[in-house]
Amino acid sequence: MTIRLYDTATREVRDFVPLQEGKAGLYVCGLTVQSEPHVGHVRSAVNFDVLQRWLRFRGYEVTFIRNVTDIDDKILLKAAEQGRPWYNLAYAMRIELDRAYAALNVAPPTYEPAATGHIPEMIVLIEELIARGHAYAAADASGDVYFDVRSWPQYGELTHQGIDDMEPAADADPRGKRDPRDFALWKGWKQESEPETAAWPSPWGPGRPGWHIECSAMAGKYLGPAFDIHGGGVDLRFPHHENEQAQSRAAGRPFASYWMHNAWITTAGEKMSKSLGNTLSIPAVLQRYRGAELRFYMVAAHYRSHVEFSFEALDEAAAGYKRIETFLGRVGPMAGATWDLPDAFAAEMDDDLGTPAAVAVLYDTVREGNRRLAAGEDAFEQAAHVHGMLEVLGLHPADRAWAAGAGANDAEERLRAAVDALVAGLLEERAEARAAKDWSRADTIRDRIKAAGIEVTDTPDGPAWTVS
RNA sequence: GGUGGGUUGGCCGAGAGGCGAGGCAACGGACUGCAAAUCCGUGUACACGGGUUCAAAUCCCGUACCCACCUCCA
Repeated sequence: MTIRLYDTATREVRDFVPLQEGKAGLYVCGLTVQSEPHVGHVRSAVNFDVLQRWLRFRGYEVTFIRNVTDIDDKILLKAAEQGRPWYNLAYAMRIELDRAYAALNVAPPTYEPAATGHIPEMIVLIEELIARGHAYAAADASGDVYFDVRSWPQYGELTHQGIDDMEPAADADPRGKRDPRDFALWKGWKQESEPETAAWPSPWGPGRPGWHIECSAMAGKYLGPAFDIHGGGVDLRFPHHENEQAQSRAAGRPFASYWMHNAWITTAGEKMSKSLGNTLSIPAVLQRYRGAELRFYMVAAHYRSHVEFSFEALDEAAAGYKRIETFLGRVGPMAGATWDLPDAFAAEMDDDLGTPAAVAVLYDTVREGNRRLAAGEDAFEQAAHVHGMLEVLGLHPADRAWAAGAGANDAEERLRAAVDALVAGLLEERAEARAAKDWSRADTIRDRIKAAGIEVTDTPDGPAWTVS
């Protein structure tokens, strides 16, 4: 069965045909590291992590590049406000971002290049564009270099827009532009307002790269002039992706075969954007929910569907995830068992990563497994399927990533062992009371344990406790 | 002005011409000393108005409302 993916450029679901058989080259726009990551940012990472995992499961050798934009206007501005070097802010936020990825079990990409590490590659690309007549150095003394939109007739092909239909950017400084839609490939150093550390030498004088050029340069370096899939959030379609494609193709590089865009998570109907300030940071959410629960919430919605974030919906997802965990717990360890996937699940995943329907298969399997257990039959086949499905979605409860994200450590382990020993003593007393059918005494003991914040439940294998 | 997306039962969230995805909640039942967990059952939902069709949530026309992008944004 072939994988089918929705391609923004053609606006249809197409069979995925890689450039090289058995291999998949994937480039995803990562973040500008300028503030704490919020749930919206992480959705993109989770969505493309699922894509990566699915491609691998289907046997592709995946090269996955996700960049980090570590120099731009916002970083310079915020760092100046905070009175610290821009590179210090960018680096600190990058560490935060890595933590968020780890907490959500987002697998590291093959490589994660940073813009500031690829200035020479960008300069080469800009020189190529100038040589081909698609870019020009501004006539003024700014040191800026612009892409010449009018020189590239296909401009607008990705987002199906005509140049003349576009609203000219009202607030953009026309400076030395020939056309208001021309965009900066290189920004000359503004000596009076920008730190010298944010300027790199170039044939056009000191300066820094424009926003779009980094992705073209880095995708070219690590994936080659033509590669399979380019991804990012919907807002990036224009201008970012349109410009990336224009400058790459104008330089003679075919660029991406497929374009994939994930939809937003919004709060109160508004997009969760740094500039709106209504962020919901990952560390804050992880105070209340486990990383696996948050990831499950995201995976249960389709990547192209807009999601209105709510804690109620997240609660539901968490309840559902616990139900799956409970089933696995009932079946118990399955040493040596082979995990595999139900065909229906694989078919849904092949169809443009149909995770909602795939999750429905997961629930169906859990219900069938529970039904068999209730009937006194074994549920090993169902459990093997559930293990397999969770694994490929990056949601396996036993994944070590969760423990790392939750910050479990030796002290917690020892505490848990101590509590277990104390509770075990009380549970023994309760067992005696129950054996004597002294229900009031048994319930009194249970209530005392509950008052300490620990929930006791009776299972076929005896009583179990969890922190409530 | 241009380009795209959306409106589904109490809630979340799929589907894209014909048998009620799935989950959460609720109610009834089974099991359990009681709980919990689990299972079984219970819902005639698709913004509105027309149309096409034997058959429309799904296709067509129109209307309303919402959102995104065209400016930094996952």
